[in-house]
Amino acid sequence: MESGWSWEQKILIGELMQGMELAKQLRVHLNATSSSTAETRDFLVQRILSSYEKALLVLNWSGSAGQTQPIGVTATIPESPLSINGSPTGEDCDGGLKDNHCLNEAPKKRKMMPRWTDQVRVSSENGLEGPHDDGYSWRKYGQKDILGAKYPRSYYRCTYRNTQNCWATKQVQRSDEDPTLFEVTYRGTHNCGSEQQTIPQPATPEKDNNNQNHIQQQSGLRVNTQDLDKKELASPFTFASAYESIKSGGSYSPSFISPATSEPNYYSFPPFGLKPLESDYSDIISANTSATNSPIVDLDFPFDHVDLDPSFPSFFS
DNA sequence: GCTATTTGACCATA
DNA sequence: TATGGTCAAATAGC
Repeated sequence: MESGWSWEQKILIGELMQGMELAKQLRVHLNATSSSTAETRDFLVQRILSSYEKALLVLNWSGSAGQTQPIGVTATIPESPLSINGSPTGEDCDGGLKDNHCLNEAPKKRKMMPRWTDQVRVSSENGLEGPHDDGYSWRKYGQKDILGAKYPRSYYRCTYRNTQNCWATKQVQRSDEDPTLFEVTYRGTHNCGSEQQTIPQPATPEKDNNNQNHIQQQSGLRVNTQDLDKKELASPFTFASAYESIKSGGSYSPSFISPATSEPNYYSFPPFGLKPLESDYSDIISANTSATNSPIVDLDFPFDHVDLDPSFPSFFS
């Protein structure tokens, strides 16, 4: 599996380089005395740790590459890079345990699903709470009290599950320690392209204070991710947002791009060896960077420094 | 009437 | 057997 290893190499290199760059930034921030950078420092530390953790996990996973079973991994990385390519054994059957066309795959379907977790911090200073809009249209189908968890876990599936056979799902769990922190676990990948269709739906916050999937960050809601490593891809949604922002004369602050390298990492970082499906990217990225005015730390840099690949639009079209 | 959410029940998994 | 995940009927909102 040569191409697979190539992806791993890219991920590894990217993660390690990013860790180094983040460390450099951290050093700069450590020299700063302003208390306003405390959050930034903390964020950088988290990202550095996340980058190296991911690199290690990639190494670990590469040892298992070629196997048909997903490795036993933590919840922060996808469980099965091997089943994500829209194959019939992948998300197409996820959740469809009772669907006839999926019964043959039923026993291992859940484990075969690619899965990864975002941690999204949302401050409620504007009276809004709940997780971000990740660019997709989700429909809540369940809520469950989880043992040992203070807050219930909410279950969402793609709105277009029936119409477009899109089996992507996500779970939203509010952190016990930090109620402003939401852990969003994604399963499966979108094949509905709904991120293009449903982005700015008005929020209905009164319906579900724990989980609002259509809160618009543009309205001033601050969203920081604690786990950007998995989102350091150029998602269609993100780039589209950035592009629109640039077009409108603004700048863009894509935290997923190393400011030192000034290179968009849209060539790499599929979630751990995942084929770079556009749905994967948007699923991951949009979890934190769907806003064009993302306030994430001090990684701002003019987006016009980024050489957008001329083929970029077709990248996700 | 249509669509989304809530919630109890059922099923799968460890 | 306990727990998590999903289903589907009931309900609410537009």
